[in-house]
Amino acid sequence: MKAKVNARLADVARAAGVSLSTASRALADPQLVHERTRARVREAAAMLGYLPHGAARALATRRSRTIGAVFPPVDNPIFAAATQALAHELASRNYTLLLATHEYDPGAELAAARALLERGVDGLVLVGMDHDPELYRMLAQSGVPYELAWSVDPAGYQHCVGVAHRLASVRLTQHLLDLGHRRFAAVAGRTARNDRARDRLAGTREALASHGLELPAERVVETEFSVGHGRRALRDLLERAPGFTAVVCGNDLLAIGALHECARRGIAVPRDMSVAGFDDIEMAAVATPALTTVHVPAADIGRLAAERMLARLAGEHVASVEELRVELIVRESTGRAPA
Amino acid sequence: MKAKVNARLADVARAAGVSLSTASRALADPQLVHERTRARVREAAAMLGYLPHGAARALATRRSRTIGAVFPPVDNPIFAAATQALAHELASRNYTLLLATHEYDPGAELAAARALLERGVDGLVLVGMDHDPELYRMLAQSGVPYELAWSVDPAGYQHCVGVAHRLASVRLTQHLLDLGHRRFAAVAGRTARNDRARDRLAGTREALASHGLELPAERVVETEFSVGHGRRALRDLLERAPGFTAVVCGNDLLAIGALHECARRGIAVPRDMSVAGFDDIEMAAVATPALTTVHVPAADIGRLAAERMLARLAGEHVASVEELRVELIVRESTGRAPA
DNA sequence: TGGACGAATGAAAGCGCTTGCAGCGAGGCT
DNA sequence: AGCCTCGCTGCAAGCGCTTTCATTCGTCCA
Repeated sequence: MKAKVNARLADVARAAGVSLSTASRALADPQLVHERTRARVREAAAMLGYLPHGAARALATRRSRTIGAVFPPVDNPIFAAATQALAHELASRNYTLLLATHEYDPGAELAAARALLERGVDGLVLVGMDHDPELYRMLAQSGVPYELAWSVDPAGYQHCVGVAHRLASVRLTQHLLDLGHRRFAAVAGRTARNDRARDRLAGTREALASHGLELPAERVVETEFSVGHGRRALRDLLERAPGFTAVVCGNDLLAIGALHECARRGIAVPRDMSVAGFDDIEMAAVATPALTTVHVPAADIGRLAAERMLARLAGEHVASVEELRVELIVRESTGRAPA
Repeated sequence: MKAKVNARLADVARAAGVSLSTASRALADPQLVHERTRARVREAAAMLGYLPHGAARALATRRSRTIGAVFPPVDNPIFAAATQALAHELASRNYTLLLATHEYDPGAELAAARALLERGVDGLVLVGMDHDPELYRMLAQSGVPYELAWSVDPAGYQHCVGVAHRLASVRLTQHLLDLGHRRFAAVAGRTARNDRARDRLAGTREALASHGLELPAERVVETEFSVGHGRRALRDLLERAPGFTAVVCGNDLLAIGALHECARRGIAVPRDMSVAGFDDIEMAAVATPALTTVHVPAADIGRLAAERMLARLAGEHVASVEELRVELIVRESTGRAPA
């Protein structure tokens, strides 16, 4: 099957017996041409199976109708949900999503962002605030608008749509304190290049501090966000520094892993141990026991990132920071501290 | 902050004191220019923070280094895993993923595919074999190579990378038959425009038929792929036509929902009821009880779709159909039929 | 009836890059 | 010494579209 070259606009114009410019206008800005002509052009286009050539259009208009997103691995359910919402919202406005992912590796993130910028995205969605300074430089120079999702900039300087992780974490930890827990452990995500993970851990520390408690180093592990890592982390904690009654996890995946490890060891949750997650992924509600967590509206974040971006591209004014409400979801995995 | 216009290749050329063509070659095909010149061009490009203009390049080369994927909602973990693998693999070869999703709606899929084609993707990845004939027409006319992921074309006509859903489903159902089950129910996905869902259900029917059994209409429900729908489906089945001892679910999300509904009703799994899923998502292993399912290597499918596509673009020969092994994973949610 | 105006169309100049072709020395060969 | 070859570079023609500006023609009003 030979790849026959696609019809160009010039072919459509010829078939319709009009000039190139008229054909272009007939398709792009219909009220500029006479209805009769417009119909002829439409017909010719349909007959030839004409598909506009996006690169040529982008070159001429300096718009690609394409938005880029540089995300952490989208097999994490929260990023999957956000990606889905983002793509869906963009598609409904006739924009398309250019997706790049990175494994929390700043070098890879920079490279991915550069690749998207080179592809001519009209806007860029990034996750969180921690980025390579070179990335910020590149963004500034390119002049491409960007949204930082998930976090909120306390300084209000960056365009963000996200939640207050630290505060939410304070509230969650407070819930455990209220239940009488005093000896805590934490299974955190990697905090190095991740402001969300850092803020969540900081929130826990802050809540504890306000009760004169602290999180000893041997009761904290930082690890990758996955069920398997959560399980392993809890095992390590239990071997290294047992005696805690509550585990605060960096997200629900880690918490579900922790739950599973408890089950394997016959530790009854929440009787012997309370476990808390973060994010409220779909599986949190059906875990056994159902997971106490903080609801983060991941899909809303994705949708709003798209909406805000498109509004900005349309020249509308958009508040630089949009903070979404989070909610403490108390289920069955947390309970009174054992006596 | 005024969006200063980015440096063009002409600016780089001027700064380096060479012609446009030399600058172009220095960056694209370094061995064509003298080392000294190349260094000057590189330096000038770096100094100006030059970012190539993808649309212009695409226009000139008829290549966008962009692959499109039209996926069902990527908040389904298997599509998330595949998307992740796909994006990752593409990025490693300096390609980028243009992602569009649709809610199992053929019209939306067609529109999404058209949008990607207009954006000039070099290749397209679709899911399954059931597509609007108009889509196939468009693909043929555009000459853009495409891969159908998840399914395998028995006719070997289409380029596919996937698994044999029907056979896997036969095997899974056989496992339940071996455990002595004779009264079955099925919570299937929507089969209308979904050959995978259809094949899975057909496989169950086939296995039953080989034992002279069948799946009465009132013991089958078709629904959306989600935990909530799985729960509701099982409830409906239980109310409409109780008495079955095994439920075969269209995927793990549905199965986990079914599991949850059983737990709520105090139906002991697997003592009173066996539940089987499909896909082997991460959560299947940590569900309570752990889910018996069929392992589908979703990430491999994504990765291979990318590899195959890039190989084809490079002119290499690629077997038209690549069938991946599936594996029956027996865990705790299936057991001997109650007496 | 003439002039002004507006609607509809066309001609042509880019958008920023790649690439075929040609030019130009320098060096090797006969 | 003359010719050819070869490595390097530059010129210029597109790639397929949008958009400005000019042109034409019909209409309306004075």
